[in-house]
Order: sequence, then C-alpha cells, then structure tokens
Amino acid sequence: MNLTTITWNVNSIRSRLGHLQQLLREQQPDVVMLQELKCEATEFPHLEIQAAGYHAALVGQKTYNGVAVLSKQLGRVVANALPGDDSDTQARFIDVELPGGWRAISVYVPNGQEVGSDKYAYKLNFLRRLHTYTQGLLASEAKVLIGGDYNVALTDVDVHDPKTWQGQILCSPAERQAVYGLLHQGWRDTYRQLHPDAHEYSWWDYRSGGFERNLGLRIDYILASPTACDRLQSSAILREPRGWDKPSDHAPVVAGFIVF
DNA sequence: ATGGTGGTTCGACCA
Repeated sequence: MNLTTITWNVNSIRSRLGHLQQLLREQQPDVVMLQELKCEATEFPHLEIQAAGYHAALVGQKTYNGVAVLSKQLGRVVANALPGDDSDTQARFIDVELPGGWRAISVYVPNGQEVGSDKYAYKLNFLRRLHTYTQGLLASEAKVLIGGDYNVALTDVDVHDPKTWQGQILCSPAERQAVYGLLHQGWRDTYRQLHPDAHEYSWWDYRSGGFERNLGLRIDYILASPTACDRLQSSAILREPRGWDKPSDHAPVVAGFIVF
C-alpha cells in the first residue's frame, strides 16, 4: 500500500479547478495540501471536490491566501491558524489529523516582497512561529507532513541563476536560515532526500516567459517528520501542469510513502 | 528594460 501526497500552490482554486480535477484523476493522491485558494470557504468548490472523492478542510480568505487539505479519508482539523500572533488574520496555515497516525499541514509562507520591508519582517516572524509550532510536533510519534509554498529557495542548487538571486527575496540568508532551522529540528525535505543533486524547480514567474526559459526556483516542499520519512518511497516535481493552458505559476510536488 | 504577466476585482494590490 502506498500513500501519495501532493502540495500545490494553485493561485486561485476557482481559476484552477479544471487543472486540479485533472491532477486528482491522473495522480490519485490520498492527501493534497493546497495554497493560495484566494476565496472564502463559502466560495470553495465543495461539490466538485466531493465528487472527485475528497474531503476538504480549509481556511478561506477573500482575494488573498487560503489553504486546504484534501483527503480521501475524513480528517479532523487540529489548528486553523499558526499560533504566536493574535493580530495575524491571514489564512496561511491548517493542520489536519488523518487516520492511521498521519497528519498533514498545508502552509503558505508569506512572500516577503523585498528584503528589509515590513512584509519581510512578517515573513521571518511567521517562520519563527512555524519553528515553534513544529518543535512540539516532533515530540509525538505522529507521521507528519508539512506541505507548502515556503517562498524560500533553500540552496543555490534550487535557483536557476544564483548570482542574480543572491541576497534577494526568496534567497536571502535570514529566510534560508529560518527554513534550515526546521531541517535542524529533524524535518526532512522529501524531494531533496531522493534527488540530492537535481536542479529542478517548482515555481516560474509568469513574466518574461519564465517557464519557457526555465528561469525557476524550488520553493515548494513537502517536509516530513523522521517517522514519516522512514516510509518515503518516491518524490517528484510535476512539471507538466505548469505547461497547461492558463496554469498556476507553481508546479505540484509529490511524495509517496509506504503504508503497512 | 525601475520592465514583464496573471488573479482578483474594476483601481490597486499581491505575487
């Protein structure tokens, strides 16, 4: 038995519903972590997702953000916001407990706009809050997956042109250090675990033909707890959906796990 | 190229 999981920043679920349905048909994932729904819960395409065979747990927001966990088996929402800042009302985090000792978190880390900006400070603070939250999760034996758009390219291998991007947003030392902090806690980057040297990207700017010229960055990850990573079987970045008609600017990232 | 494209929403913002 295999548990197939996907993380995908869809850049509006209503604009991308057809692509999502095709992805679900083709990949038959058990768990899907979505980011940038860009809609309230009432506007979420509940019927279509249910018709595809999935339960949906989500945090919605008008115009911006919004995250969801889709699962074939019914889950239970453990948290619908990242603790640590009561003034933060952005829909960027949902933690769902699933049957069989699995747990799936969908996270949309702030972009940060520009190094040194207010949004950059918010991004670093969000990553600190995430670090605090994830520390507690490792104490349990739960098989935890944290899938999301981290908006950080971890190393220069994850960047098409490291010189141009050096020190820029998505690549600056402080944000890289913050995500490394998660790895130091014990979380594993499932894609890099199985493809140590691959230069593959998960996001390409819409502008200037970024995808056609492969000017990409790898900023979407499925991090796994050690107990989950013990069962890691496969991982991939699905380039194809990025080439579909009117695509998201992100590619889905897959991780497969053995289930006994 | 102080640009470029796309989503939301209808001017401006976010990415």
